[in-house]
This record gives sequence, structure tokens and C-alpha cells, in this order.
Amino acid sequence: MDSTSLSPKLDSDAEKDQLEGESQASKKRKVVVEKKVVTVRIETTNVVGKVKNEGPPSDFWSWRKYGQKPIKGSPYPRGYYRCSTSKGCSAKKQVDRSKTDASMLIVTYTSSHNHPGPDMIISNKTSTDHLETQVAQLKEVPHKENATISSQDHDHDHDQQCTQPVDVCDELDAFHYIQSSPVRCSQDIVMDLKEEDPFMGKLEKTCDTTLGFVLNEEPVCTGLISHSQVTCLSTTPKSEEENDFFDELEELSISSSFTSFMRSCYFSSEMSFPVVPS
DNA sequence: CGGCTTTGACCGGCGC
DNA sequence: GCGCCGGTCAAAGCCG
Repeated sequence: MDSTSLSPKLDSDAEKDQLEGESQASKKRKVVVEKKVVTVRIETTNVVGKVKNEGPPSDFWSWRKYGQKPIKGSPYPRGYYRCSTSKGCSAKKQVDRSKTDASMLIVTYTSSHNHPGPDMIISNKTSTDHLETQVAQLKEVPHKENATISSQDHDHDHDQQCTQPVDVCDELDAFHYIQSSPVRCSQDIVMDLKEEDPFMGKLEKTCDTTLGFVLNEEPVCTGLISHSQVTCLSTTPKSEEENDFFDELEELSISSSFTSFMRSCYFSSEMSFPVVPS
């Protein structure tokens, strides 16, 4: 099936949910939970061999798939994941493919983690493992290596502009940690991975994946990640939300240095990731 | 053996 | 009230 032949529904599913969740929380079904939609672009051009297929972007957390359902209007099934990092964690995420762009994955994060994320060092390995696992989820789609992640508040799952190429590796996870853990970020961030599959081979092989963060709509943060550092450019003043987010992080047992570091990243325009030697 | 994926069934909300 | 659809559960099987 071609995503173009789909009815204009799925596309706005998660996004719509979020929109409505924010604008008309009282109208949508059930209690509207905090949601964060992240669009991941996966453009596997011609990677052969290792890449099985594309899947949800990885993050610091371990996700366990608990369901998959074909979504009406979409040729691709939606995957339901639950945080398995901690048993009591209610964090979930849905992963489906954009109907308008088969190379785009729409990851909707719901609820927030009630536990500190795995240690970055550990995540280096863990996340990688899960990367493969998750990557094996959604099937089809030609092998890609271009991943664009954009958290969106509105419906803009199309078009992403690449910006700063970056060398990524484990740092990617670090970024995801920020991106996906809390459901608070409400900006459009596009992450573009180039060269090799960001979620697979590259991570396992070397750490030269190029990655760029692009803003889809309201530029919020452009980051440059390299082996030993990450630069994040905040183009818009952070709101209390982010602040809360970091406060929350600190409340968790996450390394305060890490949180403060991330905070500074968000509030200033630059930041550096302490890189964990892989 | 533990953890994860797969997949069909079940449940609840929503629209007609 | 009924049917559709999305989200979750849970059993079975797979894998490291």
C-alpha cells in the first residue's frame, strides 16, 4: 500500500490527540494524558544486510512492546510500547508510521517515567540493544538511514529540514533521554540521522552517525552532537514546562549534574554532553 | 530461565 | 442501541 492512498486520518491521529488534548482536553475520550509526539524520519537509502527495518527511535529507556494494531487508514500497524526500565513505570509510547510519509515514524509518548533513567553508560549498551529490538518492530519500508525526529505540538509530520549534521552514537540516546522521557517538551525538534542506520548498524559499529536537529515549526533547539559533546541551541525561551521537566528530573535520582547540565543546555544555547567512552 | 515479541481477544469510548 | 475503532490484556512462542 502506498501511504499516499490512505485516508487523511492516521496522520493526525496522534497529533490530533495531542492537539485536542491540549486545546480541548475535556472533549477527547478519557482523561487526556500528557503526550509528546515525535516524528522520526527514517530514510534508509540502501543499507543492506544488517538493517531489518526501521522502528521506533530509541531512547534511554527500555521499551517493551505490549501490542500492535493495524490502524484504519494506515497501511502500517501501530505499535504499543511500555517502559520496561521500571516495573512501576507508566510511561508508554505508540509508534506508527506517517501516512503521508512512509519514512516518517510518529512516536507518541504518553505519561512520564516515574523513575530515573538508566545510567548513560549503561544505556550505551542497553539502548543499543533495544534499538535493534525496536527497529525490528515496524516492518517494511526500505532500509533507511536518515532519521528525522521532530516532536510536534501541531500537525506537521511532513517536511523536515536538515540542519546540523552531527556525529552521533551514544549521545543520541542521551538526547533521546531528554526528548522522550518527559512528556513536556512542546516544540518541534527534528533529528536527522544520516549515514548508516541510526538505530542499527552504525550504533553498533562506529559512532559516526551524522545527526542534526531541526526545528519543524517553532525552533526550539538545534543540537550538534559529537562523540564527546553536544551542542544545543535554544532559539526560543524555555517555558516553565521545561523547567518543570528538569525539576522533575532532578527529583528523580538522575544525576543532578546531568540534569543541571541539560537544563543549562535548554536555557542557554549551548551544552556539552559529558561523553561516556564507549 | 527470564525477558521480549507476537497476536488474537476483550473492553471501552465515540459516532451514527 | 449498534457498530467501529483504538488501546490493553494475556497466552504462547522465541531468543539470548
